[in-house]
Amino acid sequence: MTGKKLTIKEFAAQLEVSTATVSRAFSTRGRISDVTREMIITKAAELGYHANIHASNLSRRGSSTIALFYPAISNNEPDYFITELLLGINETLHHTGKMLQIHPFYNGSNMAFFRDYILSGVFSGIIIVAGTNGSKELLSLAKTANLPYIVIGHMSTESSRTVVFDNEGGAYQAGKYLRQTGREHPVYVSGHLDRRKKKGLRSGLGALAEKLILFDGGSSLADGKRALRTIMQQQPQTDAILCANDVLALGILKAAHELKIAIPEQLAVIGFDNIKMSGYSHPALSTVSLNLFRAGEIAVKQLIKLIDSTEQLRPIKIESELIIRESA
Amino acid sequence: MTGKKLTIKEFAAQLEVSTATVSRAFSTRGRISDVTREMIITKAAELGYHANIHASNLSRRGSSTIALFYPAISNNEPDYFITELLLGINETLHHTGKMLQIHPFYNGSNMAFFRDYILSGVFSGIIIVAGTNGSKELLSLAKTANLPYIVIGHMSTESSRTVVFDNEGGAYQAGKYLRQTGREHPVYVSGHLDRRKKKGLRSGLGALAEKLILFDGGSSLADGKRALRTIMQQQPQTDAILCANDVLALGILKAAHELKIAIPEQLAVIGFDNIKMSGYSHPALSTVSLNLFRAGEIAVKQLIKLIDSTEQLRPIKIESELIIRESA
DNA sequence: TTGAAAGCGTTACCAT
DNA sequence: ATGGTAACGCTTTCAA
Repeated sequence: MTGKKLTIKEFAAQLEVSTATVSRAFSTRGRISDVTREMIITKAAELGYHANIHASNLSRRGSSTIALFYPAISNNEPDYFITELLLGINETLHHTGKMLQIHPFYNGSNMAFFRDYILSGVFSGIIIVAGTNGSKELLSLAKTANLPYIVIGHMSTESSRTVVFDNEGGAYQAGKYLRQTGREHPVYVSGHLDRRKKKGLRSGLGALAEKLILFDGGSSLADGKRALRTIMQQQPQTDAILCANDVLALGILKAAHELKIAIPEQLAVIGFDNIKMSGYSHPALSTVSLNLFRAGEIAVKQLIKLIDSTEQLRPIKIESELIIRESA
Repeated sequence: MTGKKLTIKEFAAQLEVSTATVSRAFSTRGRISDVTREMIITKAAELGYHANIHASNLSRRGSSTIALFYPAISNNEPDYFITELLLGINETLHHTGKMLQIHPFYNGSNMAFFRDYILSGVFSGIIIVAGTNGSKELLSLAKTANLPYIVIGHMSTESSRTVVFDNEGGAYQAGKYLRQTGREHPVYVSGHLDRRKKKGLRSGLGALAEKLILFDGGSSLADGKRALRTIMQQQPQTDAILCANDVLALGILKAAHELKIAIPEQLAVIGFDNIKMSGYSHPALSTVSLNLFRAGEIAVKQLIKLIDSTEQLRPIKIESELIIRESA
């Protein structure tokens, strides 16, 4: 349609100014008179001039796109945890004029590819969601590339540039609640990032902790459903479950209906994350709320600080809170 | 850490070959002997050479990132429709070596910004999710920029480069089912992209269509909840609801529990989209299945065709299917 | 405040 | 099959 694109040279020629002046009109750094700037901007809109971003990136040696890397859960189920995190990230980025690329990563396979990408300098910064070995690889990549990064979640190799959830505190509250409401046979269904959750749960459970049974869950609705069936077979006396995430818990709720297990009378279930859906299940899911939106928001704010200044960062902990609804 | 980055010139000098040869080693087009290519690749890994992507983009006049633009529903609720679409897109892209940028858009505000971006040539192609005026603007932008694009969903101004769902057929089946199961007071709760759904529903409803009541819904869980309360107040005789999307329907299910309306005995509810969660609600949601994953997959395949060849595209229609579970 | 011109790091054409 | 080199379109000194 438009055919060729207008270059800065052609554009400058038409306005009878130099390319340098045009460039300055769109930059904040360059000194230029208000009147010429304004006239250039007007003319640009009129004639349809837009700086070629590749040339600009090359010249400035840097882009303004940031990337989010997160472990993909696949089995073809969407990851609501990431979805809500993304919401906060997008909302915040939206005010900054930066672009977001998203990169779910699987097991090992495409790491080499990301490697090239990160090292090639496309990103001005990256956000890494912790949880798998891939996350660690990415982190060390960012470090060697000297690329600004923020990690969301706990990572043993990183302490300052993180946004972490208070998983331990949250799980503690859940354990305590379960104990105080008279539950006697607790099970923990695991997902990702479990260490602190287990620890917190144990101490919240107090004396009950020695009866705690750990069960390997997963992170999909189907996983949750499967988990409860197995649990009830192997440990029929179970009367309380804490899940590593809400999606799992929602799957468990479903299985409970099918197995005609009364919730919360026979079985208390508490999730983790407080995704939007958990307030709408039946029964409504009790859960440890993580404020995912806020975590996303803070992660980008921290990252931008890192990019724009040399200021030292301190790790940020997002409070968690036990929300009791109907399932426990 | 690494300090300076190795440029092609320096790298080539160390290997005692020309930059042209190095460039060819990483390209598929250039003719080069297998042995030199291999040695260059090895050395690159060893010395840590990575082509600067900005320079490469500039030189080739094109990038390999594609963008997804979709109307953001905001009210701080994640959009599960997009989430599942995204899953298919990512999965497919993952095999192609292209990068994905995602851009939710709101009302009007940031269009100018996208404009600049699209026109500046960062993208090798874009996928637009239909549904709002923003989508239309974006489409015409892509057209004037002569940029390969695919639109997901119906758009009046576009006919060939689309991936559409058979909304009409799906709604028809839902209407027919509702009629055949003896419902007498149907209401349709609207969201986005409603025209064909309404049309299909009407014809499926047959004679019952004249009793159809339209209700303005939305797209969040909260919207759904609110909708049912209002509906039952204004039209207490209502005994069947078709929702424009599952999220809305899930909200309605929740409200039904609270209002002690028996589902499906007193009220049949059918959703639209078949997001993963709808198989796990209680009662499980009957819905018109849209195969979002597949739509995402096809959209990127079509887009890549468009980018790589001049072949004419034909619009693709994704079949829809009524899935009866428990809610109707 | 403005202009001229030297990069920025690749790719691709033209030679050899 | 390989090398030399002119683009690619912008930003940023340095001078005026």
